[in-house]
Amino acid sequence: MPELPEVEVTRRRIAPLLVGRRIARVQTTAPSYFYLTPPDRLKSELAGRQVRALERRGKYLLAELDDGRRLLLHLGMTGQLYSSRATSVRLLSASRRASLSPEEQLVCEPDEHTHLELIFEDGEPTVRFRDVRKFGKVLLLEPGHSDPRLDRLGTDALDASGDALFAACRKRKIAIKSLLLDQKVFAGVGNIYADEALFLAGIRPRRSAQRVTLRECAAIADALRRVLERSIETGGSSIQDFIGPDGHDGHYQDERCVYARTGLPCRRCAEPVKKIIIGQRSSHYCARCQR
DNA sequence: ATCTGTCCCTGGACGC
DNA sequence: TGCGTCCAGGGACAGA
Repeated sequence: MPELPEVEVTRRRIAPLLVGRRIARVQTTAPSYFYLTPPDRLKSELAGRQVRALERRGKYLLAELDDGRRLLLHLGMTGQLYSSRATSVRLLSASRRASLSPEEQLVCEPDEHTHLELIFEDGEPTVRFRDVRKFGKVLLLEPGHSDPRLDRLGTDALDASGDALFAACRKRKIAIKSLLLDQKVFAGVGNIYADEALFLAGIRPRRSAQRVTLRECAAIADALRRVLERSIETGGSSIQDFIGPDGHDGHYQDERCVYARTGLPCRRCAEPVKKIIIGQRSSHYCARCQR
């Protein structure tokens, strides 16, 4: 699932394919939950616009257009933003893949899950947004307008500090893991990196936020910045659907310590990694290394 | 104000 | 082989 590192890797690699190019036309699928701005409006409003810049806010991408409008994108759970030149088996469902020859698998044409395709005046490559589960979002912001989704975001998680975390933990009874997932605290943290940071800091995910000390908050914030930066360096985590805009997998999944390693030995002490549910989300930790 | 539960969606894993 | 069931989960929202 795309979290801060995956979104940042996407931003860095897709920006050269967007910035400075003028959109000729836009392809979409039918209206759905996915579109906060109806597809017909995207088609009419985006045609002729030039992309000026691409920035990231937490897990959101924000494309600045030459008329002052901004296109807000969220990759949700299964969103893939990529070049039409990219090829990856992750762009094909298993059943589809099984029916294709190895050569045919290298042709990744838009399918029913490709909800947005930006076609540029200068031709190839196009930029596509594919999202199987449609938890992603597309929203066109009017000039000078923002959106509560953006306004609510806290400090970017790459700038997480122990003091800020400690302040956010005051009088909060919820699990520290749930607090880390709250985008109002640190924007960009998701399930993978919350679990990994808590492991590195030696804190159990279920511990009540108000019972985490200032020193421990500093350790969590440090660990969070370290895992996020390291994941960006390695191209993000390709555990399920994430691919880079060029179709390449990330590699941070090879370095993770606890996330989705249920029953496997802890990398530090060999104790089997445990899995529990916190706030309807799976959480992974080592009962010996985390207190 | 804070917290919990529900919902949106689809494909892959698993059991019979 | 094929079908049914469960699970993954970011974030908005409703209700306690």
